[in-house]
Amino acid sequence: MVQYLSPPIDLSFAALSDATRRGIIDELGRGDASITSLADKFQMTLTGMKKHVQVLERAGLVVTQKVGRVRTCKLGKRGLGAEAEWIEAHRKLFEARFEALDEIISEMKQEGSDD
Amino acid sequence: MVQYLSPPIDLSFAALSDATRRGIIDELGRGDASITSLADKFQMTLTGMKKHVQVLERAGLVVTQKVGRVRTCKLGKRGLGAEAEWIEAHRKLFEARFEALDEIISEMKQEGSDD
DNA sequence: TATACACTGAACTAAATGGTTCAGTATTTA
DNA sequence: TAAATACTGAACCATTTAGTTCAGTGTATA
Repeated sequence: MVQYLSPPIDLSFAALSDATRRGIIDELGRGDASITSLADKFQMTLTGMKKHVQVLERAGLVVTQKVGRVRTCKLGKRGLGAEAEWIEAHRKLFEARFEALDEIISEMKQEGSDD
Repeated sequence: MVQYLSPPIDLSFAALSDATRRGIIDELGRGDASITSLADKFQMTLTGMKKHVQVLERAGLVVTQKVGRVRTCKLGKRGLGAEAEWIEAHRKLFEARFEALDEIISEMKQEGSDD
């Protein structure tokens, strides 16, 4: 039995699994933005956009600050370092697996015969 | 208005957002495995494990093949290239944002005064 | 001061997730 | 051939997700 515990990366990968939220990150990469401007850009209600931003905030990817009546969203200092690390480490695993010769042979042997 | 279309990366990030599924990838990195052996290792019913494997399969991260009565799971040839690319490209966006001097100054100025 | 603006929270919805049990089917093995 | 093994599918469950509407609150502006 193995226990895998890693609370925060769950949240960031989940946050990144939605195209709207990835789009928000793109957008904030071009400059800070209010909830209203993001809601306009992604054709969504204010409330809907607020929820997306909250998901990104909980994942640490975005930070927000409300001054006056407008809440400004920007990219979080946390960044994507942990995610990049996980992906890179495991990308090597994938590659290593395919260097085994018999893998390649059996790959060639079936070519879509699978169930 | 901006439309962000990217069907497959949604599936892989969603697949990676679960610790059990990341664990399955670790495990398959060490060698191919049956549904039963994975179910044992992660203390889960066969049916539950089958679902996790299906999620990984739909994301292209794992391929399976049934021979006789055992279904063998292995890492998919698709790999994590697209994900690595997305993450790397955006990691730079994050970093670029923090190179702006006024960002750093305003970061210093508040230090946890946020809402 | 009255109006418009930007957000917020509660409540609701439909669908997806992560898990289960139970009842099979197909394949080995004794 | 009988029993054990490995999986499969349907059905169910509680929770989360992605969105909505509606009714506010607080802030800026005319």
